[in-house]
Amino acid sequence: MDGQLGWGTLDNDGWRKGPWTAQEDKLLMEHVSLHGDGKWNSVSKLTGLRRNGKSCRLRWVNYLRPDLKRGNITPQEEIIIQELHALWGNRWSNIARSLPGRTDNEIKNYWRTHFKKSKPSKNVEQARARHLIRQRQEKKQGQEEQQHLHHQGAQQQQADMRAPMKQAEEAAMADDMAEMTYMYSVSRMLQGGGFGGYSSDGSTEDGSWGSLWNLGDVPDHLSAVTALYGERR
DNA sequence: AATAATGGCAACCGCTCGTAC
DNA sequence: GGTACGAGCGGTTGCCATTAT
Repeated sequence: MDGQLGWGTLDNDGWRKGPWTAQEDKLLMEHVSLHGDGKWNSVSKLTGLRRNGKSCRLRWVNYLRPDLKRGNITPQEEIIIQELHALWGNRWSNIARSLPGRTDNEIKNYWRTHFKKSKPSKNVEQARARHLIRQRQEKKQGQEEQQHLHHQGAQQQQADMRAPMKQAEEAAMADDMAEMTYMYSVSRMLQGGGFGGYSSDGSTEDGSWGSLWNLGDVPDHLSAVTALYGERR
């Protein structure tokens, strides 16, 4: 990477780079316990730590945070990762939010080492295609409803507003999808052995993701997970 | 036993986005 | 409206440990 710099040395601005020492970890943890996380660029001033803000943030988020879950990715988590990746692609931070205690970096590394080499399975491709089709249908439906609701005289105004509204719709839709996917995954876990029928590429043994991606099924699971989902928030 | 290849993970980089001024 | 800055994100790199030859 920084070839000539090597690890554990100072860069041109005097910042330390490379692996963190126990002493540095201690300083950073003390800083966060006193001032909270955020304002990472002030860490060096307040603690004397010769690390830049980005480095401090990364160390905290990926390694020092007390709520981190250490240890191997479980099969359940693996399934969730696969499903959410099929849905969102490389949106690691989004995926990480559905896996409490796991970091985006951890998930990203896991994906790269475990799944990247193999081509996306046909099932994953199908799942993604179904999702995109449905998303497009819903978007179209939403736009039609808006057109119906608005008076003709407001059409010009509406055209002006369309871009930001579209963004808001997409954001809301993404949130909904996140919730549905998370709840569905949890519901399958709660069913116990619900993952047993899944092969390593995340598809079912009979080769279909069928019900998972038939989102019409999702509401059937909602009541089963509502309580747990509520606690999560 | 020595060396090469591979896997896993921590850390850095460049970019984008949001916000304050 | 433009700019600067902080924070966050995804991609990439490098080191170390393990496994294969």
